[in-house]
Amino acid sequence: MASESGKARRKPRADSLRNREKLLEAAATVFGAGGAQASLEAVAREAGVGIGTLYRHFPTREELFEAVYRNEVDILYVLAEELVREEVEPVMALQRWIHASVRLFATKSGMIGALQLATQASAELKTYSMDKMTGSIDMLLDRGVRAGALRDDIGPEDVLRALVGIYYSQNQSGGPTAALRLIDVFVDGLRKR
Amino acid sequence: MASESGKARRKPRADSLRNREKLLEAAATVFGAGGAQASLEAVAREAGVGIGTLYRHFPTREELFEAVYRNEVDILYVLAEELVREEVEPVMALQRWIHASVRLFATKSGMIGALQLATQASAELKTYSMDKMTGSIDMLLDRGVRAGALRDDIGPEDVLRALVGIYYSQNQSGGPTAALRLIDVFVDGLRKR
DNA sequence: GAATATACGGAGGGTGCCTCCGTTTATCAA
DNA sequence: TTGATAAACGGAGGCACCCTCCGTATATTC
Repeated sequence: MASESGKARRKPRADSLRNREKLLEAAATVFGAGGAQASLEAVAREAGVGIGTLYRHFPTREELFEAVYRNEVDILYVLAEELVREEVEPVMALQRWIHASVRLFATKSGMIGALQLATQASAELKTYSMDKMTGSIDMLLDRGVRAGALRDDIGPEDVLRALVGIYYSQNQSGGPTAALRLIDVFVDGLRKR
Repeated sequence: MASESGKARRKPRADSLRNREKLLEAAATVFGAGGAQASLEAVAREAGVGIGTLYRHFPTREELFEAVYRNEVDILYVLAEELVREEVEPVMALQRWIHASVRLFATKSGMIGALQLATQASAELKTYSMDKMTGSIDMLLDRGVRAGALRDDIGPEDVLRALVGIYYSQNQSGGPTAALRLIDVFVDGLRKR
């Protein structure tokens, strides 16, 4: 099979890939700290690349947002895979994953507004993140059920819904610790009696 | 009684008052067209004053928003007084006032986001606008009731609530004309049978 | 008709946006 | 290896905006 439609071309340059990565990381940091309207030049500085490079990779602010968001979601997916591969005890694995996801999004609270805009803008992005998130949860949940540690009448969508609820509650009152405590209660409720 | 607390001072300069007025008007136009993050320099230009003058009158963007909002509310109040003074037929007066208020806020749709921020920021502003709006409506409603043209079991707060509902519906679908049609239906429902 | 408190305007220094293009570099083929 | 060259880099540059500061102008007051 051809590598791609049309003429097979050079493979992408390594530095380009590296810079893209650096930019995503920097953007997560900067937007997390400074909110969604933080300076793109600050992102480029943080990444240690020129502003031109940032614009070549992400022509608009929105595209950068989107990419960051996708990246976060991917990170969570990879984390789920790791937890499974390393055979962490199922309930603890689930708990850890949920903690990580709450923390990840909470840290970057400044991005939430932008994310909502982004997800409204692109249905594709919405389903992408939905799939990745439920996929991650499913992986962990399934393992717990098969091990007899978790109840089998709760689907990944349910867990995700609960998660989202906790994101929001967190934004309002009590701070991150309160949310994490709620998580623990919730996860405990998922145990098989 | 003393004119103000402490030492009685000069009366405010006429040019200052004029400029303040010009700025409010310009801000309403510019924010209405360009959204809440429109340039303050554009506002100053539109008003035909220096940028320094704008900042002297409204040290922050938020203060300008607030003032514009207060101004709009005041305008509606004055309109209500006029309609009463000019002895416009009660039901028509009410209808006209509501139309004007919908149009006023609809035109400045870009400001809505900012307004929500502003009203959340200051409880005082919220009660101020509440009072002025219900006051205006009360004036018109009362007249209609006394003339036997309007039912007497609907309070100004109810009308305001309906109004807000229509603001929102308008933002979503159908555009301003749809909203105005709903208004007519609503006002018609207020007639005494 | 001064005196003076007030207000005005806009230059100036800083930041951010985005584009453009000369320079550098990774990849590929010989 | 070693060019050749497609691809990517970086940052200067032009423009807009933010906000402050202060010399100049003017409305009030006596």
